[in-house]
Amino acid sequence: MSVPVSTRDRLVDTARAYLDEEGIDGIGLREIARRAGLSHGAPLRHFPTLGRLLAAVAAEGFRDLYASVEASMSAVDSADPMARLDAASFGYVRFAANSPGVFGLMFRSDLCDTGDPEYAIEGGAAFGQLVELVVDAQAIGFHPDLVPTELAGVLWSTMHGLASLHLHGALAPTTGQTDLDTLVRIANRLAFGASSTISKEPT
Amino acid sequence: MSVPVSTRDRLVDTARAYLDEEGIDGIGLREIARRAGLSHGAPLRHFPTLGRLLAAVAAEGFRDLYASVEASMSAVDSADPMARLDAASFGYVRFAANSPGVFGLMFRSDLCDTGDPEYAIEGGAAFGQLVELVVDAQAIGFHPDLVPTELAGVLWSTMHGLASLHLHGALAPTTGQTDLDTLVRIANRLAFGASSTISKEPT
DNA sequence: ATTGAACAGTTGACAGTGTCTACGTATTCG
DNA sequence: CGAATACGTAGACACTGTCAACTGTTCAAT
Repeated sequence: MSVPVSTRDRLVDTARAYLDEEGIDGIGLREIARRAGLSHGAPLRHFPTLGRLLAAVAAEGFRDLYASVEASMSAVDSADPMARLDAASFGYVRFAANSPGVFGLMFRSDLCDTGDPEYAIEGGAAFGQLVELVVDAQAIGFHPDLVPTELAGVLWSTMHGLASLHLHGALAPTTGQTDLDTLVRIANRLAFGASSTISKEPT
Repeated sequence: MSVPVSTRDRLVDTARAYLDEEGIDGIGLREIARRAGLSHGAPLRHFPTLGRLLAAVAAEGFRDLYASVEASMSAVDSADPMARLDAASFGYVRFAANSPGVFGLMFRSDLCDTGDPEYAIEGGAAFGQLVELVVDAQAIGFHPDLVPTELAGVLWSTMHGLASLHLHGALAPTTGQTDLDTLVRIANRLAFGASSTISKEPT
């Protein structure tokens, strides 16, 4: 937000920009330093290791994911839990589709240092957002007998699998030219018979 | 299967053994060569690149995945498509849980050279196995209006997401001590109201 | 005002990587 | 029998993450 960001923040932004432009493949400490106009050892003055730098990027990714889901839900009736759950699904996969680099990074425990507290906190917050939605849905009769976190885990898995396989390219060739939104609609119809009013293009 | 395997096969086996023992993290050309008792350049006589070697390992992984699903299905009534679909789900996630290294590798396009024909063929075969199951299910009234490959893609995504997030460790802390089978049961109940006779430990 | 410690950045080294090339050997085939 | 081809080795190259030493700057305390 602010203009004269610290070097630390600029490193995170640079890494994120790299992910958006080039994908996750060639990312590295020296490459980030190069793009930030610093010497190859400079990042280590702000992060003890590459893994921690990437964990910071991933944590920011979780915040953006949270925001993407929130934005998607703001388009539907806030008093309708099922509509919100449906909208949240689109927010999730759209974040993944729009930011494949960071999304891919967020679940790469070999790259991110998952011991980073910020990483754990932001990841937990994103999941917490979903659990709240699930609790609201259960309150109006959606599988009220299930453990909320377990039900949330299953719904999360579906969207996560859809996003992951789509980015992997596994879905496109096998299911033809099917776009991701269609698959999300099908998934939600299976899970809770959603009619999916969402089909236009926010966030 | 045969005893005096070729060096090429031994390299694949060595790589696979490494994945099973050490996970995906430290794998590399030189490490594989070391474990196989060869010089660091030897693998390149059989594979043009590390990516191709790993693609061969992944292709074998797809064959094993196929077999795991087949084995799981052999325990239920072969004339009941929904029971077979239910069983197939367990075969999928159990393969992932039992072989986290290869499973992780199979969907890492930055490591596997996805241009390898064998990789594409075996991956396609595994998906084809699922599509057949879906077609059978649709024939007895399970969402017969949907495109088979799309429905299959969604069902696949759910199990893939479950397996991926479980291996990532994202499911364990958030959903407490819930084991993977429980989540699969919940997922299948959402998708097709399965009663899941499967709960014991095959494959 | 001066000292001294903390900070931030550079630079060079180290061990490790994937890949390439040149070299040797051995087997096989014309 | 000679030659070609396959296989394995060894060295080099460019690259990586990380560490240690060095330089300059800032800033608080004496």
